[in-house]
Amino acid sequence: MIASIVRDAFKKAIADGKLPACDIPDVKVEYPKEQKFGDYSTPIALESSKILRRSPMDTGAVLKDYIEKSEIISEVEVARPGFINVFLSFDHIYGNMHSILSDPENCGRSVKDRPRRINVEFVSANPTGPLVIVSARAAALGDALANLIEMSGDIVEREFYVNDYGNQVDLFGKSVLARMREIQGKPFVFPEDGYQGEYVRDIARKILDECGPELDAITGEVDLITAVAQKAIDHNIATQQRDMHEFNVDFKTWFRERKLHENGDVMAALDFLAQRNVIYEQDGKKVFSSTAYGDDKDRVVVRDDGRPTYLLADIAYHLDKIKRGYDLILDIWGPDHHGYIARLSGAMTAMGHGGDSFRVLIAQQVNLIMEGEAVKMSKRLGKFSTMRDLIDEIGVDVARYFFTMRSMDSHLDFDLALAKKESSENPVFYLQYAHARICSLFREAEKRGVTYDPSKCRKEYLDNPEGIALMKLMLKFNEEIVDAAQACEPHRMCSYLMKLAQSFHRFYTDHRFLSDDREQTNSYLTLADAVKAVMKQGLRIVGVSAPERM
RNA sequence: GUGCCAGUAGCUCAGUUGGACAGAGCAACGGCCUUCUAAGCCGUGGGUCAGGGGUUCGAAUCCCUUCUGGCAUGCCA
Repeated sequence: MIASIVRDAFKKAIADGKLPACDIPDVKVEYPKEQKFGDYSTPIALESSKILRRSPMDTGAVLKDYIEKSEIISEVEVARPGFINVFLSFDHIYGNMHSILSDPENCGRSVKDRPRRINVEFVSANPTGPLVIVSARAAALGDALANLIEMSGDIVEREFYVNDYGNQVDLFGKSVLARMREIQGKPFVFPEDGYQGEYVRDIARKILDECGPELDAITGEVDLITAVAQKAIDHNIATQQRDMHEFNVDFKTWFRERKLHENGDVMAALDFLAQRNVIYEQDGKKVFSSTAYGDDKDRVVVRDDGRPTYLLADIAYHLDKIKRGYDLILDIWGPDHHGYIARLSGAMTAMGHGGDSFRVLIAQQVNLIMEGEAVKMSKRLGKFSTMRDLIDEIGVDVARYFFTMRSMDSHLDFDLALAKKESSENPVFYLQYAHARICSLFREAEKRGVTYDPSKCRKEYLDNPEGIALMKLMLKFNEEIVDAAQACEPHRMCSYLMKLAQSFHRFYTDHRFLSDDREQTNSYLTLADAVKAVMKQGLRIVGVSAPERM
């Protein structure tokens, strides 16, 4: 918004001959850290000094006159090296507060003329075991990002890719079958590198209870393994779906890899690539020339025995997504897959869906810390190693906030003892408290018989530093959402909410909401009402509840 | 060996695509409740932005290099 005002000012200045004609550079708009530098600031005059061959201060002075003509701006300043600082008018920020209240449920939502359709795939954990902590992080980040994209005016679909096919699945089936026989007291051989966890026994027990006779009817060992694997996988997927739902993450699609193999899509993807001349044959294998797209080496997609590799199935999966016509395909992967980006994005480019229309984000690893020591969460399942344990221990709100509050490419040390022990010092509660406090204000107001009518709000009462700070923050809500969605950085929403809560608590201590002055009380309540709406919306985006009392 | 991520206050981390004196939370210390929720507010201390070069009006941010930690480097998924 500010950017376009500045750009227009630039254009007009050129048209009037006040500035030499030139290509207008991109207008960058910043939010100065200090209030004295304005609400927005642009270094455009500094950056264009070379092109224009004018001093930044002169350019700034010229632009100032043009920018000042906008209604939403109260003042424009040109500061020393050549920054143009813009101050918003009080009426503008005050008016924005009222538009929030006119439709609180939709505050922060932007509407686009041509919304993009975006697919966000995340978590996609193997169905061979329970969800672990890093899945929880991916879930929190992916869902928050999807919420942000939605709020920024695009259409989003959440998707979970289920790898229910291949060697790992067979191995899992063999492991469960072995445990079933063990339980029955029959002779059994536990597969080498099989799945060790105690949960395998639990699943074996469950399958025996529920499908014993059905499985007894199967005679061939291979068929039996396949059948057991499918039962076990289905069981795990059901568990994962339940866990995700409890984590407030609901996927539109749980996409089964097996389907791709069964209906021939995997081999069709090979043909599709072959038509684009990026497949060659070597020693009876089919190889994708991914080095042409910056990969370290070419990748085998079909083995010499004719079986496709995982990569080919993944390519087929992404081809399926391409065919569904998304404008943008977003994948969030775990840290152990970053070496995989080059080959898949190479395939995407080969299939005509590269560049800006495909993006892989890596959710970095999480180290669970207990009493200063990292908890190992590999084979043997110790306590707190699963997502389930985590939710049971610290709750959904705290978990979702903690996983979202950091940028996704930073490794996260998650101190469980701290998250639990100091739960009252938790940033999550700080935010929720702000919301609950406002709800409490309205309860108290009602008890005292105060009539609240936002249309009778008087702006003079909010024309103070604390009120202005709050209203300005609320004005920024939309931009913050759009920026965070664009950058794929959901953690920004957490910082924003922190500032909003801080600002509210400040106002609360400095101003008495419920007083004998009825006009003032009504005006203050109007402000609180708007803050409540924004806070609730922001918390919803992050996936945290907004309690009415604490 | 090569690639990716990270290295910022005692701890966990932000730092808005190169901007103005480097920030927040927690921890520490000192203040603030007869009145709307003190799960709050105010203040103080705390830094060689891992080290070294470079690019320019300007660098925590970009380039080169060294060091440290983690991950990856399968025709597993």
